[in-house]
Amino acid sequence: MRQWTKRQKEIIEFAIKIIVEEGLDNFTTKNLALKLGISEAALYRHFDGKNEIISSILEYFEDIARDTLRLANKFNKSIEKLRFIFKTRAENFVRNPGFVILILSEEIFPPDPMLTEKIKNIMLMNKDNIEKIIQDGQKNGEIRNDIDKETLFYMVVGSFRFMITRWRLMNFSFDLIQIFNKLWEGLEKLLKKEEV
Amino acid sequence: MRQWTKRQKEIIEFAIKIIVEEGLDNFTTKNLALKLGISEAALYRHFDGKNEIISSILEYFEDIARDTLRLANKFNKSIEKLRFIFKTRAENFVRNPGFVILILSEEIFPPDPMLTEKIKNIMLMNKDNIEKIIQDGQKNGEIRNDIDKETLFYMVVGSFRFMITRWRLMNFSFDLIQIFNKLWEGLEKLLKKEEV
Amino acid sequence: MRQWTKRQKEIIEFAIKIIVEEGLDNFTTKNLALKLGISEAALYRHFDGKNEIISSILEYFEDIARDTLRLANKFNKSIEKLRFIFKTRAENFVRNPGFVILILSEEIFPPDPMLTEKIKNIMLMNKDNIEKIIQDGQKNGEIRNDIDKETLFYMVVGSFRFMITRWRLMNFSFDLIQIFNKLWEGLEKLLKKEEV
Amino acid sequence: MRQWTKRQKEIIEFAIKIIVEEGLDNFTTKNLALKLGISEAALYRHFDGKNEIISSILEYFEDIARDTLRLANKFNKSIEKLRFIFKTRAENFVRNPGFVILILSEEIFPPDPMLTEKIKNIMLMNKDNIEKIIQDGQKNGEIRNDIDKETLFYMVVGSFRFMITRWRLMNFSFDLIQIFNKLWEGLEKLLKKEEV
DNA sequence: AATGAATGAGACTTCATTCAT
DNA sequence: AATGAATGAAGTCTCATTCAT
Repeated sequence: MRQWTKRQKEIIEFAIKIIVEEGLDNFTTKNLALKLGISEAALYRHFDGKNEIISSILEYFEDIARDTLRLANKFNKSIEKLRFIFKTRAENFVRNPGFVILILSEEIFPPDPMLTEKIKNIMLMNKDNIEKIIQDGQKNGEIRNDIDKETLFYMVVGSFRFMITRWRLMNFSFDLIQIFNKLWEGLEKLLKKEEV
Repeated sequence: MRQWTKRQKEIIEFAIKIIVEEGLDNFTTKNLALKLGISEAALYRHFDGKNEIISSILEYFEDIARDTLRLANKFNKSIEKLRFIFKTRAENFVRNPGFVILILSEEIFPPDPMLTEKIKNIMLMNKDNIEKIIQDGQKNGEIRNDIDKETLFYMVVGSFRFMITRWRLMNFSFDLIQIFNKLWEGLEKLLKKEEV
Repeated sequence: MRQWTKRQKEIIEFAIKIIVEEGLDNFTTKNLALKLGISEAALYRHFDGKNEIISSILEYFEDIARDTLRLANKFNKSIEKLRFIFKTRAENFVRNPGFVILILSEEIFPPDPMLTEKIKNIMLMNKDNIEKIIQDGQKNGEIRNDIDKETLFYMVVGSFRFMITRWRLMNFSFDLIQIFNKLWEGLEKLLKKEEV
Repeated sequence: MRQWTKRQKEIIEFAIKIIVEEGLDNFTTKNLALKLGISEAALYRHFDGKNEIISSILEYFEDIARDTLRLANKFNKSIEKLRFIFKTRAENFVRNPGFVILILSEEIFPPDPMLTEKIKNIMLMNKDNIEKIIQDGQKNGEIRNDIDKETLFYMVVGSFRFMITRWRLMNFSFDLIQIFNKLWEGLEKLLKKEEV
């Protein structure tokens, strides 16, 4: 896990803020420097260039996402693991809406090879972990077996992402946690093996 | 439904092609003109500006989406309506991958008020129609009642969108129809009232 | 005196209208064609190009200005000639504010040799005639002798032009004729030989 | 009074030079940058845009004009005040022909609200001050009373402006000071109360 | 650690004009 | 007499980045 200097953290923070609040179009070196109260040139003291800033944003969120996945292991039941992961994420979103970048990243970032690689890695890490948990649940009878793990992955992650997307589109105006709880209730009904 | 001249259709087509294949960053008037084999100035004979081209792309897809929603009414059962809508869309995607723009549009387009308005309208049209179908299904006992219609909407549309997103990220390399069929099977299981 | 076709007259009229109402910046072939309800290409059926239109505007006003100067000769007294000339012009302005172009022309038109030549000619014609009238008046004792004719020319024409300029700047909002009458009263006091 | 950096002053100077010598049509960012020996982009480090440069030109001249008006107060007699103002201006014009911009500004600058506002302010400042001086002169019997102050303003300022306009049209070829002296002699005769 | 000054590349757009029909 | 389609040249402006200080 990379260590950031104080200034670097500051830059990353404001970069996220701009992307989330003003859109990628307004994420320019000029605007970033302005918000930070420093010169554009100064940015290059701390990062090689703009894409390195984006890359760092991804790493920053990747770390958090990885932590969440790791922490999930303290739970025994698969469904509880999943609930922890998505609940934690929803809470992260509320605490720091900048987190939405993680979801948008695939779509909005410039086609730089380094970035693309990093994004694919994050997605893969996520997919692997979630699917593994689902698979375990299916094996031990916790999770329904009549839908394969990849489809369930699409359904769970897809609905979660879509909820987040809409939340952002509505300018973070609705109570995300409340909507999440309803969504998760539904998702549990979907996942659980029907008891006989 | 707006009528396009031959040239306008051509421009829209190539614009979509560029956005999908090369990303929004490469969707420049210069590139577009180059691909069309005309001068940049010529573009302005056919459209007021770049955003008007984007707007037209949206209208173009909106028309198709609306048609699909309308055609779905020939089915009696709610679930069949939904299956028709999403199946048709999946087929549209295969036939014309440019369709993904409809899904990306919320995130990638420049923050022009006219565009934002149009995008929100399309999303709303979609949400209204789908939720209405779900609601009808719930009323007549076809669709489960223990998850509210909005949550089901998130789940169905979210998984579908996520599947498309991944398909694009993988450069359209997997068989979308096959994956869709699996997904839809799962979604039907989710939606249907469990028979006693 | 050149003869204009009906269409040419129409084009000249609208050109003047645009220049006066919307400024030279908005006097484009596109805008002109739009206002006329014809295509840009059609303009080139009637005029060689934009500068030929401007040139024609100048000729159009030159004809009127020349007429006024000629008609002034029916008066015997120099001061009456002058009064007629400027009064007629003021009335022309009120009737057709497009006339202001004649005053602006030196400053605003593009540096085309043909245009510059034409403008200088109009100005010269005016200067020659007015100064001649002043000179005659000085000879026959009507007009004061202690200020040379060129200086008087500056004073009379300069004040008149300045009045027009301000009238336009105020969007033709004040009563030009009324202000003119006051101005002319003052100018007559300036011009007239003080009676002993 | 705004302070300019060295570069800003340089830019303003060259901008004036171009407008006066080559006309507004040739006052392009490209041409300006070329003359300065810097890139177009560099201009935008020093000014927000082209109109901000124009605006600065106006401010620059406004300061000078205001100074002249202020300095005029050291004279006791109204006519001496006026003579000082116009003589100083004539001298300014000779020293820096770019000054003509102040006179042309109403007509030639693009219809930007900020610019229009600034121009109107300058004109108003001028009118208010000159008319005030004329009024004072009328009150204390120095200046004739039988022509109202506004008409006298038209006459004095109008002739002066017209002289300048012609001077420019003749490419600054005649001796402005000499012509001005003759003009002023005439204007004094106009203004002064005839002694009995 | 930071900055002021600069820049090449390229963005979108408008202009007057031409030409085949 | 008119038009639809096109265009080269030029316009203003923004971008990420570099470099001397």
